[in-house]
Amino acid sequence: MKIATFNINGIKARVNALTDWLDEAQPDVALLQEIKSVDENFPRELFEDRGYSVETHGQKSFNGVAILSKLPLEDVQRGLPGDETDEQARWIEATVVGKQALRVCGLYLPNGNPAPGPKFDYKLSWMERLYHRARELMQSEEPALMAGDYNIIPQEEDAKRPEAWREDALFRPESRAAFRRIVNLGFTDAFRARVQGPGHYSFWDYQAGAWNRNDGIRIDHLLLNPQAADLLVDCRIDSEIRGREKPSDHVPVWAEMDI
DNA sequence: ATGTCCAATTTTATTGGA
Repeated sequence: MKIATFNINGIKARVNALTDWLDEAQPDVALLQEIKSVDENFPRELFEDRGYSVETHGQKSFNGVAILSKLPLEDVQRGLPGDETDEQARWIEATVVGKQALRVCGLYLPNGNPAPGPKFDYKLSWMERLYHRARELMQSEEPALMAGDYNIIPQEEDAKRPEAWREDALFRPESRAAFRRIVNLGFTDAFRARVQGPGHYSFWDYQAGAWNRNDGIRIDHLLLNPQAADLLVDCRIDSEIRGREKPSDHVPVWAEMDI
């Protein structure tokens, strides 16, 4: 099973880029972030015509997450538990039913800039809630993964110019420590389990020719609990599509799972 | 500090978010 995460930066603007990539990469499951659409306006037929089940958790203008799956989805949950007053659509999870069940969680973690400030506080409190959900997935002992745009640069090797991100909410010590606290529960960063070394990025800013200079950062991650990590076969970044027409500023990251 | 892009409203121009 091939499972991918992709921050598309707006479904309306990314219909062609997304369908082209789906047709080529043929993921069984795609976790999408920043659909920037309410559920009613999401062009679900485009994906249903390609054999995908579609589950969305959208909102007007910003954020929004979705799951596309060629296998049946069960027990869909929308919204990250822990704060009933949080109205930002950043979390969706479901069970993918294959020969073995896999719980998949799609997330769009808050950017957090400017830091310090209320947006940074929201990022850290959201990560505290994520920690609690992650602990439950660890205790379940069933294969589970959390994938999406974490808006976290884990290490210096995950940025072309780490010094430029030193004060940024994506790289500040508090952000990275909150990320490590979750990983340290026992999750595997699927990409780093398969590929080592610098120069591997999943986001390049639209500005200042970042793509042409390969001035990127790795902020889209798949975290696997131990039962899911047992099934990991490969993990790659489809960086090439960043150079196409009307690209998202992110590219897909996918894992092949023996399931 | 920003050379870009996206969505929505203030709508053929501006603003917020990233």
